[in-house]
Amino acid sequence: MGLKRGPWTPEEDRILVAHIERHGHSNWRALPKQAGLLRCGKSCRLRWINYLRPDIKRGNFTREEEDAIIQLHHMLGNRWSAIAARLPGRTDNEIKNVWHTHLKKRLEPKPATQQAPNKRKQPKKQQKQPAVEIVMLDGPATTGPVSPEQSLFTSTTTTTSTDYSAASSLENNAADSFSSEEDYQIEDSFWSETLAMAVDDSSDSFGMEGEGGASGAPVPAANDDIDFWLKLFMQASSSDMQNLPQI
DNA sequence: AACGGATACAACCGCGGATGC
DNA sequence: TGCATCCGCGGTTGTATCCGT
Repeated sequence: MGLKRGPWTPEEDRILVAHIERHGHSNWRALPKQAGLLRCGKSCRLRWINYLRPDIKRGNFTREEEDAIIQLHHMLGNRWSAIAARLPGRTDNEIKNVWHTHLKKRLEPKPATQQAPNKRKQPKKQQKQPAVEIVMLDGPATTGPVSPEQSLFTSTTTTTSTDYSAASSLENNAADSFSSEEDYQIEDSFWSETLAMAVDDSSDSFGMEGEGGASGAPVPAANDDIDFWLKLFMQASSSDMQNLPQI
């Protein structure tokens, strides 16, 4: 089809950003043709959403964000877009990558033999920056303002950590008191007690006959309502989460 | 210095749902 | 109702880079 694939060039980034600033992205399929890009609409959409959007938060994840991902993944499973919706500035792709490269390993049980030390002591490289600096003419029109709900998990975030060394330092310090995977384990009683709280709440009427989430916990069968899980998590935060180590 | 394994992350692929005709 | 098209999501792959030997 004559379409280009592979890594995006700075020039392509510039063209895409300029076009979206001017015309928006109402039709991804037609966009590359209109913009004069030899890319498919899907590729343009992915590039914009995961890398070029002005409200993307670059830099490595803070400890708070990682903890939020762990909790949300526990509740939502591999629904990366739903998790990303709760972490403003983070994309589903980014969260997915972090999960597979960092967090999943952290939660995996230790083998009987002594775990091999992490060979890599320093981050592999500095975070790449977008090839073009994006200054939207009229604000982040594509995603809108961050709702209070969305900002839930970053309300306590103290660093934005574009400075890798500072973030690494923060992580190392936190890891000193929060390093073992046992710290992240949620006891079995967590779900029974937490779900009991949710059911007791007379204002809700969620069905609870789901067939189990990522950890075997029940999930809403039909509604699958994110708000349910948010509420559940908030309730849990005020009770069982107190048992988790303080950061 | 060269090599190979490990790691991180951008990008692609395929599928399913939503929508319009 | 059936079909075509588009979009978004999650899984997977490709590749650059780092690190130890």
